[in-house]
Amino acid sequence: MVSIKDVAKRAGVAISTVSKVLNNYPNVSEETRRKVNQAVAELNFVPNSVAAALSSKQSGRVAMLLNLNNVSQAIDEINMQYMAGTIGQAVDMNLDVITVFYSMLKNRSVDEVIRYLQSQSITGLIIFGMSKEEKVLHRLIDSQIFKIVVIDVPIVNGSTSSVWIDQEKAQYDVARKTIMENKCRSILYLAGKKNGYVTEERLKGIRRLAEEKGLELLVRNGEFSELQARNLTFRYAKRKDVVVCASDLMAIGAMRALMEMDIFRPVCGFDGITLMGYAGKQMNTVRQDFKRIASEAVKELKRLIDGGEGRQIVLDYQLVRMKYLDIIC
Amino acid sequence: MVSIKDVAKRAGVAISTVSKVLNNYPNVSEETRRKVNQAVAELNFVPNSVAAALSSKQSGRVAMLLNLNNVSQAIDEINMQYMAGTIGQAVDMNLDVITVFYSMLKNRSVDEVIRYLQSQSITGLIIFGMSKEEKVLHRLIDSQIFKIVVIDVPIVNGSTSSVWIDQEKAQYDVARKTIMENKCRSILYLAGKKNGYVTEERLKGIRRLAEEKGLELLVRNGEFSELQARNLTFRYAKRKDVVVCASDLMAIGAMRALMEMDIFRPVCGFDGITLMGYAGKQMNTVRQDFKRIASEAVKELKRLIDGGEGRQIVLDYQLVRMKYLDIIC
DNA sequence: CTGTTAGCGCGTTCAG
DNA sequence: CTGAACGCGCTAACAG
Repeated sequence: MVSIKDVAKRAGVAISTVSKVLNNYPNVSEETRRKVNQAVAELNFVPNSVAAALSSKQSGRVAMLLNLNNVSQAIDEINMQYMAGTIGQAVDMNLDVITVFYSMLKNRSVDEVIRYLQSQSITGLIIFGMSKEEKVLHRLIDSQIFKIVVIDVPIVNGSTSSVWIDQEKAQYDVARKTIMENKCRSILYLAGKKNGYVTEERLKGIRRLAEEKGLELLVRNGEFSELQARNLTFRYAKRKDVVVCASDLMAIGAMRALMEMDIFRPVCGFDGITLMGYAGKQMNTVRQDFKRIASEAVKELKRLIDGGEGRQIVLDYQLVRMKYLDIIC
Repeated sequence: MVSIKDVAKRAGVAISTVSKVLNNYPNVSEETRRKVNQAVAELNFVPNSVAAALSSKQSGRVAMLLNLNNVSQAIDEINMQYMAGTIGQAVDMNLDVITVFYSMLKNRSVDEVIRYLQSQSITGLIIFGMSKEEKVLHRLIDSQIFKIVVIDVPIVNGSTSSVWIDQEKAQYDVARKTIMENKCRSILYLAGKKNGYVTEERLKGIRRLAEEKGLELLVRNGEFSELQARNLTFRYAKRKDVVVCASDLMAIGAMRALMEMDIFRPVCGFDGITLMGYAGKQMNTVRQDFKRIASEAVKELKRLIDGGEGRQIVLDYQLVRMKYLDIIC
């Protein structure tokens, strides 16, 4: 393996000079910089990130924390989008990323988790899909030992940033659009998982809308489950003008139930995931770009690692009219 | 961070002794071993894998290579299963795994890929979803620079093992079961992607069956696409007694087409993925346990890294009768 | 602006 | 069976 030493020799300079060029330090003359770069090119030198990590203590080793599930392919899709976004951006920014699942943290204390991360020389992490109940993670964030970016969770401190779309506003907007279009007076709202941050934010959104417009609002817990949504729709939709769902999956459940009940109610969803095999119905939904969210998170994490202060980043979203086509089309 | 040095001091022994205990070297007295282990426990010491990687040149840093796609959630599901299986097992075996996507290798030469992997101190990799056209990967395997486990690809050399289920036999078996049950005489076979190893293996299976039983066989290329399968079924199924598909997704497409054509034909699939929202039809399928496949692959890779010779590992599979239920049930 | 040097945390001879 | 010493490849003061 060609090392920084070889490059130094070839370029006729000191090792540290090479290091400086590699890391874009200022105090290097144009001339030597050129020589070094040439040597790098000639030798096809690629710096060993492991050695760099060991040496610098502020390396670009980063973990992404994912919530695996065996429930729904929709979540697999979202996770894969997250991964693709994270890893893609990380490569561009010269960060190494390792993937960690929540299950690996199960039954571990904060200290154990900290030691595990440290043993991996990890300096920063991106947390996806965190709920309010994740006490260990909350303590981890509070400890400020690592640079952290949390997705869809409004927590910020000196070394923690939060990247999210404004869930409250998104839910408000998409429901508002649907309701205005259809002149609805009463809402059946199917909420997500209890104690999820997004669940609560979205709930706030629909509550605000109902209040502002003086609409009747019935909230039921759909747990992000298609089946639950289906059942709840059977039970309550008839007496309401619209079914607002906290996820696309639930919206599908609702639509299917409505079709079987043979009544029409506008439906709106959330997420903008890929769904197939459902007959041609339309609904309004909030389209989130999970890949971009992840890639923004990486950028933000990099900024934190480089010494930036924690902050909140709100990304935009779109309201779209989605058509769930049958495969015929 | 507590290091091996602290442990040594605490235990009253030399650093190297600690290292030996940690790595299960033979030449250590029971007495000192005990002392060291105690110190490790007291200090909550966790070895730094990055330093170990840098030092040993034969570390447990391993990459998993995945084929991302934007086509089907079914593939996302399979990939997530692979990941969960790989990472879970890797943690147990003290291996670090980094995830790499095929897209990152795009337009790179073998040398570039090799240097990239080396720059990450990677000593082994597991390759999922490789096709015959992946020339760079084939050269990488031939080079024998890394310890490699390929999934579902029958390539073996000194430092390469292959883990797969016997696709040929599985396809033969599932089709045979369906055909025997229904006394079919002619088969419509919807194959997978061209140049995929699994595609060819499965094709061999159905060919063998047709030959042995003297059945008429029509092979069409379904590209693992639900839509393609649907169209092909519309076009050809009427004249055949059974539709055998090289994937569950295609089987679904076929079933839906059959329902619309309002004719009955037995269908069989492959994969055993989670599918929902399809009305209650039954089919035979080959259930693969992707998680287990991945975890076996990790074990095998570990063996290779520890000096084992490349070999072929064939895992078992099940034939199951699956019912694609509507969400009502 | 450039080179020397001391580690980062650990694995690994090689004397003792 | 144990421990001192060197090196992995790189970064980061500190001299020059």
